[in-house]
Amino acid sequence: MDLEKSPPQQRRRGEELEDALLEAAWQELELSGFTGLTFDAVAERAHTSRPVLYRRWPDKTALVLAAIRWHYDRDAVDVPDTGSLRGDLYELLRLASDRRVEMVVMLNAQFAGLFSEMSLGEVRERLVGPRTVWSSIVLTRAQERGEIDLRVVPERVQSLPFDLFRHELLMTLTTVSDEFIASVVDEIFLPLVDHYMEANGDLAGQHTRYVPAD
Amino acid sequence: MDLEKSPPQQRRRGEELEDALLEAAWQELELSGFTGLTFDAVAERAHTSRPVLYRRWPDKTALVLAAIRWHYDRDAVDVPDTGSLRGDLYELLRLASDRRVEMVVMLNAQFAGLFSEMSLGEVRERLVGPRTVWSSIVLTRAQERGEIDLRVVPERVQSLPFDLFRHELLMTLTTVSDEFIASVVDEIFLPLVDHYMEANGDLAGQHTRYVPAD
DNA sequence: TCGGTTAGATACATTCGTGTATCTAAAGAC
DNA sequence: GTCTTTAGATACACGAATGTATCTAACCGA
Repeated sequence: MDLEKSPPQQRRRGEELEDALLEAAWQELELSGFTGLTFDAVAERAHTSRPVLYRRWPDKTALVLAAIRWHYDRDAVDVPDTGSLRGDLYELLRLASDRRVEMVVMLNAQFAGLFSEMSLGEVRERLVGPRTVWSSIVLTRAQERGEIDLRVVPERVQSLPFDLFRHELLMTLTTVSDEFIASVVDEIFLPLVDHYMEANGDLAGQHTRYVPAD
Repeated sequence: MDLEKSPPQQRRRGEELEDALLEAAWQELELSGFTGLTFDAVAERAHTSRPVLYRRWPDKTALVLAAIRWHYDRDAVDVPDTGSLRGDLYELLRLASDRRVEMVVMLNAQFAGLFSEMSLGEVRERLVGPRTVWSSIVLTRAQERGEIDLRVVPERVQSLPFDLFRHELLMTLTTVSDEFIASVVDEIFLPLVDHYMEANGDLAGQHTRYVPAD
């Protein structure tokens, strides 16, 4: 046999090709990080050659930026709606744990110096943006149910679950455990919410019932 | 003038030389990060040549590891003792903000793939170790003063100030503001401490007096 | 003062990624 | 069916960094 692999003999064009290129670039990002990514590797993964890439993106940062934006654009999550703030947060954080690669890629790019090309604002936007949106949906629903009053709970407290989640992810670079999620929600976040609700004379202690009795 | 710079005509040896090399390596780490660091640049910064470096460290990761360990070994901080938990935390976090470069270097190295050479455990040790020690000194003192009972305050709460600090640093890569420190200590940490102290019937609300009246 | 060690300078081969140029043949428009 | 576009293959020049080899002279101990 000297026909090791039959040539596909089919050429992709337009959007189909471009999607394949960007998907390959994203996968390389996951695998090798920003610094490790090369045009060579991306081309090979996409079963094409470097010139095809260079015709579209002049250099690595342009390619990576395009790949990131492309990936985030098809990032649609339906935010869980379990009927309680606590349940929603549990689900949301588990969901974020499954999607942790995205965040690792962004953090990696951030450190590799992408932020010198991309505006620091945009990096931050991609980094915290989606999670902040998810979080605010959940919090708004909870407010409608009367579980929380966003006017009395400080912003830093509101963003706390995902801030701690992001930190944990950075420290371990692997799946975030259920134990961690439980601790953040029940030992830290909900007690604080109650603290601020009580201080305002509202619905005192409605969450603290979830704190493990020890 | 063709004597642009007079040759030092003095050769360093032993520890003096080695310190200069590692100091140069650390500075390059701060400046260019793990990926950007080159033997060339380190040699030039140390006013010597590459072979001098190669005689000691076979490759970049070895050099960087040595530089990190060397730097951390001379990392001595006297932990503030202001007489109150709140005061100590404020000082400690400001102090950590001044020393933020160290942490950025470690985070950078972590992402650049140093963790494949260094054990993940050691990375984490260097990353969170020193701050955890500082923090526990402050907490222990506070316990001796009766301000906190470390048996009733969950560990995740105890480590919260520096966890949030680390996260903030990662997100901004610049100085951590006093506003942030105040928010973490007064809006998040101390209320939680009070919450757990109250639940235990101890010294109720002794910290909450610090929460801004709004 | 002599002699072994090694700092520091210089040169070199090598490797790896970049970015461009050139050619062919497949895809799609008319 | 013809024509224009461009995917995909291949080759090349270039630069940057690596790691080694070689030489000299400064250093330090005996």
